[in-house]
Amino acid sequence: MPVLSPTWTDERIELLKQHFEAGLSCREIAADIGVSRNAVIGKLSRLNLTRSRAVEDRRLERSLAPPARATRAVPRLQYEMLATIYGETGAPVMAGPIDDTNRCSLLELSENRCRWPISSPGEEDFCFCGNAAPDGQPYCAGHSRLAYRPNSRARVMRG
DNA sequence: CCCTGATTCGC
DNA sequence: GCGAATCAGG
Repeated sequence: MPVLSPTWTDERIELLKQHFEAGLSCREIAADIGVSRNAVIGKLSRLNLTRSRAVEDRRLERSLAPPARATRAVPRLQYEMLATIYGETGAPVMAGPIDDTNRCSLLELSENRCRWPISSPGEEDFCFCGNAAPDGQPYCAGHSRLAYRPNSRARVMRG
């Protein structure tokens, strides 16, 4: 990977459009791509992808949809998870209390097994964590910590 | 004050 | 073209 930041490559623009069409907020898009929020907005404007000036509408939709879940953990984005796992220097930490003795294949996955991927798809050793996943959670306790951020201002989205 | 997206304008 | 600063709305 180059040291310099190539700003807006075709791939980043694709991600931008994809996330935009997916309905993600500019903040989320920016976090996932790894640029500032203004950079995303600026680029969207240059691409004529702005949703006019209907910011209010989107905010209202989210505000009017608070079904239960007082404190909710929001899923981490790929960019953030990778940053958490590999750290700033690129050193693979993964020092969490995660057992690697229950790994299983895709076919062996079940509703109560951790779906955290081990290695990469297509690789010979590609498999899943396979640890016990409480509730209907997709991950075990250790990997949930990586996949979710208990943080966030999910409280009630204020008013 | 926090958030959001949109526009402006110097680079 | 880029994006921080700024603006505007909630």
